[in-house]
Amino acid sequence: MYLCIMYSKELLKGTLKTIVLQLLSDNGRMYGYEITQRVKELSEGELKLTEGALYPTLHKLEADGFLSTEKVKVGGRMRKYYRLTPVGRTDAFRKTNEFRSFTAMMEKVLNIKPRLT
Amino acid sequence: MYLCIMYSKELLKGTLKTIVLQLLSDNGRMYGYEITQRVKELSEGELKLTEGALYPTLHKLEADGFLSTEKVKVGGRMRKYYRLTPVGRTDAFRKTNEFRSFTAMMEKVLNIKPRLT
DNA sequence: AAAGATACATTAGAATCTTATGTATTGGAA
DNA sequence: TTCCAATACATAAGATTCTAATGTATCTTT
Repeated sequence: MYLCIMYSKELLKGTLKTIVLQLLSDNGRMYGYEITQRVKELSEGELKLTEGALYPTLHKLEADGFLSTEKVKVGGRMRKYYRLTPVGRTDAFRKTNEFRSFTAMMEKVLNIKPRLT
Repeated sequence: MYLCIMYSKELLKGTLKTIVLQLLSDNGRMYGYEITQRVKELSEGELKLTEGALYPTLHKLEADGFLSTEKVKVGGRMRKYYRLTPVGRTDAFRKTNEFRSFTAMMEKVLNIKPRLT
């Protein structure tokens, strides 16, 4: 899925769709390369998406009706912009909420206390 | 990996080893079936391990030197108890810490605020 | 006597990722 | 001016990790 500097890669499995959908929810429209850079930036260099994971995921989300695309030529290079469809927006919300519930459940199972930040 | 009632199964990928090691860290020794029941109990019914995921994982953790085993006959039924090796104990600690770091990183990427519980 | 719970295990197939490879343009440094 | 890094897309073989199905056997409850 991604190259991750500090963490066990195993833990990251299954989170890529959630990340992509939430980023698009926050930013309106983004293209693939931009997503890889934004993730690196937000995670402070800890998480680096690989293209081999990202592009197939974007294609699948589009095929499933969660994303719409728009090709734009910038300079001499093509960019393929992705944007949430209404269904995709609903799913972004759902997946992010599920992630919160998931961590809460894991805290119960792992017997670790929620942080007091 | 598991049957999970409420959450997207994708999110759970990669967490099974962490769960198993942490449970053994908390409980000394446990057998496979007991682990499935304890997880169901701790997660309040939200997470149910499947045998097809659990047993291969236990075998792999043993092969990797993280767990030692002990067979005990109780009634007419065999139980195979698992216990952390010193290396396994270190890894349990490491994996649980990594899980915390992982959720912290995901919160940054998903732009969600830590809870104030 | 049958069904559900306890207790182990394996396997085919699906999903998801890693690693490697490929194409092409732009911009900056040597 | 030439070459390398960055930008920007994409695919594909193989590995890993799970799900769902199946199998064996004992104990307990109805």
